[in-house]
Amino acid sequence: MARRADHTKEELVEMVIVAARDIIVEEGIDNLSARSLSRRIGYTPGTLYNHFKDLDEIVTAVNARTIDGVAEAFSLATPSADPRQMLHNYCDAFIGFIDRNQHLWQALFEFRRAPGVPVPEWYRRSIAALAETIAPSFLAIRPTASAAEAAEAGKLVFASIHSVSSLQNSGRLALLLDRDTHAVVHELVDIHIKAFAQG
Amino acid sequence: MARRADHTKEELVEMVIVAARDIIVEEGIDNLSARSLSRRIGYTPGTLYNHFKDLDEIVTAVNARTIDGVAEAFSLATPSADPRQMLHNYCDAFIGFIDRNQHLWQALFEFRRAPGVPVPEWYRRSIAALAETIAPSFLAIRPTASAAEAAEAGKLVFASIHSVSSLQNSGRLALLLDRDTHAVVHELVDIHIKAFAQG
DNA sequence: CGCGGTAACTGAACATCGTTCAGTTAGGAG
DNA sequence: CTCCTAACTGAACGATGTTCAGTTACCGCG
Repeated sequence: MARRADHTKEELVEMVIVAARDIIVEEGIDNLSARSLSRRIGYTPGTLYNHFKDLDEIVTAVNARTIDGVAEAFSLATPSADPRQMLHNYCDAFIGFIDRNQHLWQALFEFRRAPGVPVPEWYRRSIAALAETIAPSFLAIRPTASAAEAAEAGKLVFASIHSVSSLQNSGRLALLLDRDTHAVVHELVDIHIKAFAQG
Repeated sequence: MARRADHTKEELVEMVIVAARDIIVEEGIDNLSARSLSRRIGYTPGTLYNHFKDLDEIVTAVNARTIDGVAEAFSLATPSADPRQMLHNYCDAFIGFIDRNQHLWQALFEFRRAPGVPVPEWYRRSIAALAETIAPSFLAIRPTASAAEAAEAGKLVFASIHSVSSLQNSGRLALLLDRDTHAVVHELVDIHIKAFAQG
């Protein structure tokens, strides 16, 4: 059978991405395979390669939506007039998202793409945008700082939190710290606030 | 042929670990397989399972030696009477080791062991020992701090540096920061020093 | 010295994996 | 109505980790 009337090309692409996301959410990325994925949407593995270059491309599409989810979580962070409190609220939104979407987060940051394949540019920009969201709070803490300094502080604290979270997610945080992850992350935020306030 | 006179059990186990390490160093952990490993030592894949439970156990043995290497690098850090300078020296020793042993470091911290398999206890202790090496420097910076506070600060800065380094190693640091890794890491150390000095 | 016994090793097999591609079929165009 | 071509299938390829029945060479014992 060919060109099954079941779905258009666009529908099929969407189905693949949704099914891949579902598998990652339910069973983790280790259980995502060309066969499990195609089985779930009622096609055969070969069909996937008709619409995507390879599995990497499919995972990347899922990751794009995960980044959007993080951005949404940031935008839903509890507002506060106190910039220090606001940073902690962003932090809560961030680790809350990671807690709620552990498998997706793992797919986003532990997925090993083939060596030599560069990270897509939109990927970089999306993540940079996240880090920049929190920059204004740093600027409010020390208004004499330059915008660039605040942006760097935002990226650094973002990187720190991300790192601790993925250590936690991969079960390796316990290698270093036996405390509650939330406490550790908020302490990290405090450290960055203290250091930045000092200038 | 059975019980080849070529090597004793101990020799063979050692050969396996050394060969696995060599493959990881030369080609990265992605190119370590039961077949490539056994081929390199002149045996067949089945033999590996006579001496090791699975490949995880072999990689874990390699990782143990990598941790020893980090400890040695720490012990060779340039001494300094100034605790702040000393922390930066530890930092140099650390990132120097990572630079010189990228593939081994990747194997140590990006290796995904099977779900449910706990991290060996000696693994934890070795890494904790590393973090504790730098704790005295923090205590020297603020002598009124408790030993526990200094130990926590040591672990936190260790975790931060490790995280940035492995982001870098996996090619993902560029997602967040476009500066030189060494500069970023030393800035992180400064941030932790500043915050800790303040109390 | 010779004869088991057993530890060590082999090599084929199994179930996976990502990916490719010749072959088939169904839908739209002429 | 017929043909063309896009879409899909399903078998195949070369990998992977792991298992295990079968074979062999050594060691201890008589």
